[in-house]
Amino acid sequence: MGKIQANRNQSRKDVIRHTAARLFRERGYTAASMRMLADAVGVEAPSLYNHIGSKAQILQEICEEVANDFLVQIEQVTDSKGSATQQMAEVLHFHSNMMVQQYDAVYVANHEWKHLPEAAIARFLEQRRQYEKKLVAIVEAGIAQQELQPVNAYTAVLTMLAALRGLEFWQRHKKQVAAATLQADMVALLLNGIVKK
Amino acid sequence: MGKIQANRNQSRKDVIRHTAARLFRERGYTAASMRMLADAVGVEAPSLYNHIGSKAQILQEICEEVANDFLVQIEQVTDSKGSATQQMAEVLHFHSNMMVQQYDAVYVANHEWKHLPEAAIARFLEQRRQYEKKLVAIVEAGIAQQELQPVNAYTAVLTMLAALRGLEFWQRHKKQVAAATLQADMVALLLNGIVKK
DNA sequence: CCTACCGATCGGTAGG
DNA sequence: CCTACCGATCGGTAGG
Repeated sequence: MGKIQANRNQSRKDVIRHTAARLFRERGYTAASMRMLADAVGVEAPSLYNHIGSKAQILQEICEEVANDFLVQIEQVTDSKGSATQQMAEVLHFHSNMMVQQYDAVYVANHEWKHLPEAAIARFLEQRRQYEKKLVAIVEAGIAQQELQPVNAYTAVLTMLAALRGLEFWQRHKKQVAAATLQADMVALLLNGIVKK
Repeated sequence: MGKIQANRNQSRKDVIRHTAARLFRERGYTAASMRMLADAVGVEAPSLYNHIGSKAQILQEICEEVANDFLVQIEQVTDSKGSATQQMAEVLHFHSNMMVQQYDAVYVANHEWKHLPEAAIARFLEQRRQYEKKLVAIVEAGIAQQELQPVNAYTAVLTMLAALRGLEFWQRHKKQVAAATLQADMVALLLNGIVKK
């Protein structure tokens, strides 16, 4: 019974977290109220607190998991020792996959981290800086090895990250372009813009 | 006296609007309270209502002005009858200028339009769609005239708009890259990625 | 998991 | 432009 109970609590908390991620994305963290969240989950507002610590803690867990997922994956790529072009393609691939598959959580981390408690903001931004640095290092290595055009590495990374973030809008264009097609086209466009021919 | 009074009211309202744009950007529309705005302007909260109609109206005016500015400027470009490449460079140029010079207002329009009243949301999104359509038309014309690579025009536009939006982060990297350099590099990167060589 | 409820804060008004 | 204040809603607790 202990184990079943633990599983039930786990799934209940998961439902709350996933529903919160969707609500935070749709309404924004501040405008999304715990009463809306309770409604969406199907309980009264106070009952949520049997599963979660606070509204702020939900946001924190979402942001921390997203930041961690991105860092773990880019470290796997840099450890792989492929060429710079291969590594960039791999990063663009898993990053765009995250945008599509973990849409709610990634969106919330990108847009609502400002509402984290101060200490958590510092940690989140530090993790993001580390991710950017690893990506810049890949681009710089590619330039040094003459695989990539001699562009400003920071600008290139900023442009790539911004374009990837643009996948947020793939939903608006779902009818015109399938997610997979948009993903592939965008990756190709970014690579063709920087890889030496 | 009437004229001076009108100017004073105008400048007072302008101060409120600019301060609100900055606050809405920093805190988000929902989390930015009228009391914070009053504090920043230097009056008590109720005094704001001698100059503005409501919190929602400030947001509406910001979003409408931004949307209108973008549409007016892209229409000037499409009326200019330059080549597709020239027109794209011009759009990228004024768009990135807006991102840098009207940072607060453009950021707020991009991030907080969801909090507009429903009718205003519909108008705002329709204006944004029109802007995108005009940009897609330029890219498609460029492809037809074999100036541009035969990419999916929607993807190319989405990628460009996303990259431009990435200029939001130029502030974070101010110390490493000057705004003008980042702007020029990003435009070059986007154009080199799509213009046939 | 619920009912009942609290202190804080919100956007905004009345009245001067 | 201010003081005084209102109804609504917020995140969260007590107690069962």
